[in-house]
Amino acid sequence: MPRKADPSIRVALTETAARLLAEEGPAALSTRRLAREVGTSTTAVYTHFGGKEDLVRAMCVEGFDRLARRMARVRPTDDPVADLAQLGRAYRRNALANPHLYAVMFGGRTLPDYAPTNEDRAYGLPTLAHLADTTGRCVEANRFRPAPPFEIAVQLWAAVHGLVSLELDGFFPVRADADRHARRLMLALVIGLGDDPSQAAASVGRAG
Amino acid sequence: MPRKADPSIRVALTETAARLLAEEGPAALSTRRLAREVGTSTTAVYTHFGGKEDLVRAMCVEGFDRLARRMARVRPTDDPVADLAQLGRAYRRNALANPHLYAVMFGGRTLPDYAPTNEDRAYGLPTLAHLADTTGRCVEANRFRPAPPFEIAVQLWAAVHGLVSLELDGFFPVRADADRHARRLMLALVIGLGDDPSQAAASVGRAG
DNA sequence: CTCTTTCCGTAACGGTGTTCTAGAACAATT
DNA sequence: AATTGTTCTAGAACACCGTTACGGAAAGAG
Repeated sequence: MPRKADPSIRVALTETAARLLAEEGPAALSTRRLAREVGTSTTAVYTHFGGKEDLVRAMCVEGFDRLARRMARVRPTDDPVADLAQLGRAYRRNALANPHLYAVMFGGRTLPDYAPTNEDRAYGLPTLAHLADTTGRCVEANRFRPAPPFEIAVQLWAAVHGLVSLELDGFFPVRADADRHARRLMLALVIGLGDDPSQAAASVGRAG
Repeated sequence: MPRKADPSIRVALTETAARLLAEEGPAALSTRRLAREVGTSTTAVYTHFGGKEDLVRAMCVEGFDRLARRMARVRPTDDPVADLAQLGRAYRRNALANPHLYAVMFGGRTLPDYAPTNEDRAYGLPTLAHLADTTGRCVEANRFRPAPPFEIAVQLWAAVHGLVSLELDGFFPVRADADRHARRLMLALVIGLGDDPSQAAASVGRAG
């Protein structure tokens, strides 16, 4: 006998929340502002989500989806190290295209003490698995020294994440500098993971 | 003829702010709570700082000071790559010892839309210069391929920062895993930067 | 049609950062 | 020593925040 919740309101909330975040930053994402923008009341946020925390959680999911979509677009070639470099570029491009979303995913912004749940982290895991597939191919092709692919993937992820985080924090205001840093970091890593320097340079390519 | 501001209040504010941040996290750092704790009124925050934003800025300075002190404690030896590994360890240990401070410095927590000023970034620069000194010694000793020392320092900083950030976000709940990731990342990087693998392994050592 | 259950708009509560307004405290001058 | 001038500070107020209690409205089940 219950009354079903209008699902259109939920999608309106999430879409508007993502827009507010993208256009005006984390400070603009308040329950009141969001409700006003959608044309409903703050109570709707509590029926469709559990509260602001779960709304932010939904934003994280949105962010991971966009990241996954972008990384899925790089198709495997017969040069796994080049694929790795492409994945790194896709990761960075996604972060630069959705900076506020990325900040919510990792920076813990928008909520003073927000920590991702194990569930949230598990949601981002497929993306890391995609990365691990590629590092595994690097090992199989004898481009990388033998090592657990997932471990290598974590190292690459951490490094690129660090560079992107600093870039989003404004530490590399000149885009060309950031590009160069990204390229050299990736290059040093793949060489350090075992790749032949000349082959590595060719695979990593020129862009950031 | 003015009335001098009591400097004891300012240090009480900063010290109490740092304590609140360390003990209860960013949510506890409010002007009212801080004033109550110090035994003054919220107005004091506005005379001794410009507002909450500048208070947070002071917390960043405190965080960079602690980082600089910890990194200054590693003394140069005749193995610059080992020194580099020690600096990385010091960086990580400082972050793990002052997680909330580190989050304020880089995570942009405690203020929904807080971005470090160029001035703030300049404040952290000496620390990076210390790192660049060491990378320069690595190049001079022919342990690293020739490259601008500052550029190499940025790459190392970004990588370690990324790993530490993920660790603070709870992505490596098992400490031993995080230690291993840190060690392998550092190892892969110094090898990729040009070091001989066997020498690198000896210099990087075992701990994270 | 009735009933029951759920959603949602209004209003409230306690909290936040900030600003205004007085008064108090201090340094310099007379 | 008294006065002046400036600055600090306490308290109240403002606008906003996340959240919750309370009704009325809406919709499915019988």
